[in-house]
Amino acid sequence: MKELEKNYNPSQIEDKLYQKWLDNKYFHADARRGKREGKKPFTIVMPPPNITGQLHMGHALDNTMQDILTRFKRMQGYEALWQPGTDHAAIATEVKVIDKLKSEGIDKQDLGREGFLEKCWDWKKEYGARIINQLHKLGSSADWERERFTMDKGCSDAVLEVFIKLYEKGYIYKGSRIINWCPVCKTSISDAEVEHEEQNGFFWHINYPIVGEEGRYVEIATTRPETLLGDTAVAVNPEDERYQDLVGKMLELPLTGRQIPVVADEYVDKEFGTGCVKITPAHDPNDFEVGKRHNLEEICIMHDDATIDCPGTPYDGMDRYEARKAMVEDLKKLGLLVKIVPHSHNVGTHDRCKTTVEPMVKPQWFVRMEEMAKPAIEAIKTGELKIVPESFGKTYLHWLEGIRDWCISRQLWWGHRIPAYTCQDCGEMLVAKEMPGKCPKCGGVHFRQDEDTLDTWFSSALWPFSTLGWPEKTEELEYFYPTDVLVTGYDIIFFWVIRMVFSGLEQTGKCPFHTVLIHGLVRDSQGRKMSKSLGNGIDPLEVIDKYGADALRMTLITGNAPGNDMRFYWERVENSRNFANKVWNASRFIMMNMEKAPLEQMKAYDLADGKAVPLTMPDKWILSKVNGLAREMTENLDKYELGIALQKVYDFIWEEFCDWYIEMVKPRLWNEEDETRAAALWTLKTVLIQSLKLLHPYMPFVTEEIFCNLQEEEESIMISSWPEYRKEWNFAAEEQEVETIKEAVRAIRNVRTSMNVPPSRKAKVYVVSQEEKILEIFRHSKVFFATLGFASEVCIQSDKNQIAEDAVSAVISQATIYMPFAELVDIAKELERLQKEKERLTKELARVNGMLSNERFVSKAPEAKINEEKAKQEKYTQMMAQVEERLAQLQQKA
RNA sequence: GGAGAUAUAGCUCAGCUGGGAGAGCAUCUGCUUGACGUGUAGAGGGUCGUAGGUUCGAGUCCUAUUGUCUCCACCA
Repeated sequence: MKELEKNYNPSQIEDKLYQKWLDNKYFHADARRGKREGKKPFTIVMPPPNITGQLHMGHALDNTMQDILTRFKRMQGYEALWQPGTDHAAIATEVKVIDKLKSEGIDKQDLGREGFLEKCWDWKKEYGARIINQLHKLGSSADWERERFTMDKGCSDAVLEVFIKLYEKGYIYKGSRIINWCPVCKTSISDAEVEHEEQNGFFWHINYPIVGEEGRYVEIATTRPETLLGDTAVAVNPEDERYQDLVGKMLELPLTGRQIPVVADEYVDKEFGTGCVKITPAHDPNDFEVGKRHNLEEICIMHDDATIDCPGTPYDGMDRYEARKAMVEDLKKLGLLVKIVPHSHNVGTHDRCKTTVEPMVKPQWFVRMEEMAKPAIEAIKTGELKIVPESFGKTYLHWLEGIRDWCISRQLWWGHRIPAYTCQDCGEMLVAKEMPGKCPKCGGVHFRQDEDTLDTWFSSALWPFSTLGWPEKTEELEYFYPTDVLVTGYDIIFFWVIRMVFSGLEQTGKCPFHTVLIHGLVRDSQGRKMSKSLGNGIDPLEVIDKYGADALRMTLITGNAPGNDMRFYWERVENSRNFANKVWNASRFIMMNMEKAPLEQMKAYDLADGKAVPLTMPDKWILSKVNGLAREMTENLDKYELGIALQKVYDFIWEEFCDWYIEMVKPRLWNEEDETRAAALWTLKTVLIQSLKLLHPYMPFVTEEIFCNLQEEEESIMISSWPEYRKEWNFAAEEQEVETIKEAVRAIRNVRTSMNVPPSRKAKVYVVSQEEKILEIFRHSKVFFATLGFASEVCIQSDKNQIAEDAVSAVISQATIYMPFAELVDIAKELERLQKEKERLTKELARVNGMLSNERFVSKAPEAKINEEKAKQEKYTQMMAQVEERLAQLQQKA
């Protein structure tokens, strides 16, 4: 046993231990081994971080939670698999690579598809590894041997398989529909990727002249005047009396010379704006629907980069906002601009680049959602899928019930290319795993593959089973699937969780996990989102560097309930670091004392396993406490209450174990003659080991380091067994007795503090009680009062013989404690203190008496509660009598 | 426009199925006791947003109301 450093120094230890775990393959889960040994599987799939990403606080929280659950289950004897990997992050990566190329003066188009993809793979190689290394720093016990990538062979095969199955089932189709277009990324994006943002804009009121009725106009209001170029109608509500006569008439569309009809459509709100709506089917989702109903032409007026595409007009080639300005000017000149009204409205922006999305009609691939959404809705309703906290189930349902078809094609190169091939001879389209040899329709042999790739989330939706080998029937899939818990932030429910659920149900017939554990965002100390633009992000690696991974992990978990956001404070990291140091020092203390321990005796105790060990009252008490703690922590971890479980082990170690038990035990350790010394050492070591194990999932490094220095039987705490509740360690009576001792000690300390007695001044302590049982407890406990209560001597008696009249006193349940402080005593002060105590007791008694004399309470409350109150009544009555007696005595003297 | 969350000590937050209000930090006062000052012993500080209701009993359940936050939504 080596002596530990005075302070815990994580940086020297963490990398070394992590390497040891890797070398010993402790993180590796094996289906065969699990089956052979009859173990139950426990599986978590890691939300794959983007290969563009750097570890941020969100990852740190997410992965800490997963690591805690995995380590807990592994110790419990499950074959625990934490399946890791990375995501190709189509748009994000493509943008990054393009930027990088630009800085080198290279254009994406010049490279060509193949060349560009090569650059993307280079990126993946470099940066995919970076984030994984950063996850190592956190202590993540994922099975890195199984690390996967959404574009590796297996995952790509799964994508192909699913695409083809869904296409054949009619769930995937290609169609020309209105989609969200990002003019910067130059790709379509799904509804989920559009963020709505309230912006201050204007309503431009414009007159459209009515054909054949000189001087008569229809006034429309628009927030996007430039789309006027694509108008193919103006709509009014069929019920609107104001415009009854207009329906069917033609209007002259300003600036274009085109004529467009007035149509009647329910979609128009009479109350809003002027009641007349310009209809631009190619550039507005509502107008698109209106256009379909009235058979209107769809005129696309924009290029992919959102510049105007209207050859022959002065606006051709202008940016959309430039064109807007120019057109408004021109309308003004024509006298057709009625007014401009400030108006705030929602603008859709691309969540990646924040560019204002342009709705466009384009041929795209879609997944039909109606049928697939149903089982996913059922899963949550029947409880097959649980979301923690439950309230997020509503968010989930609400979204699924209003779901629209999912646009899955992207005009990108980095991603899974859509497996659709068009015959160059007859135009027949085939969906197949590879390029077809011959066209079944015309016999042609020239095919061209669809240029588009799939939405990133199409492949991540398959993650829980594609990583386990699906569609092959692998042993892993059979054993580890469905997985158990999915841990993620609420911001990703729509993108990922829901899509995994319906994909899993559709492809495997099983919900991919039974529980979704949701966490919130880690915000800065002012409650703001951490973001690059604000520059308020805190780098987890910096925290690890300064305070250690354990401290970071603990900080992220303490006081955090599922689904709630939290704020990051450096002070809290400090507190976590202090706790690690506390555990370290408690261990250091124990190990220092064990060096001088009678080894044979300790070994004998170890064999007896606590059954026949001559333990003293406090030994039994702390053993009983740690036993109860094991049960409570297991319960809370099973409920995913990670924060509560951590709070419990923290309180136990710091307060019960360090501040009370260790202090109580010191006199026994210092006295080498003490026959209970070995029992104390055995208890210290045993309880420490139990505590370390319970703490290990949270603070893997410091617990491992101590564990390995403390004992020689086991090589690692992470593969040791999780403490289970044991009946033979339940000592209810001793727990009660120590509570009495603690009450007495606190009373003594209180009195001393209020009298400003320095610890150096020891005092004689008298304990007086009429209860033989109480006296007996104190007789066994004299030794504690020397250290805990600064006692020079403890006298236990059933009367007040020999006690100075002016001794200071404190009343506890069923006993009074006296300390003769002679010259220090101030009777007036003493009276004041007792008076205060009397007031407190009076209040308590009034409450208890009130309850017990309430006939309705007595008749309706559960018996246990009534008995509890009766016991309190007795206790307080008895204490009151003592206080009053003491008061009378002192008043007489004063 | 819908939906959800939240309101508890100066600050940040816990408080599970209703049974005498908790933690960390901050503040104040002690302590060079042989693990730890990254420590230790104590103290002060809360009408648990407001108003009703259910109950023997409500921070906890219900209703309304106010404030804050978030998500969803095609009002041009």
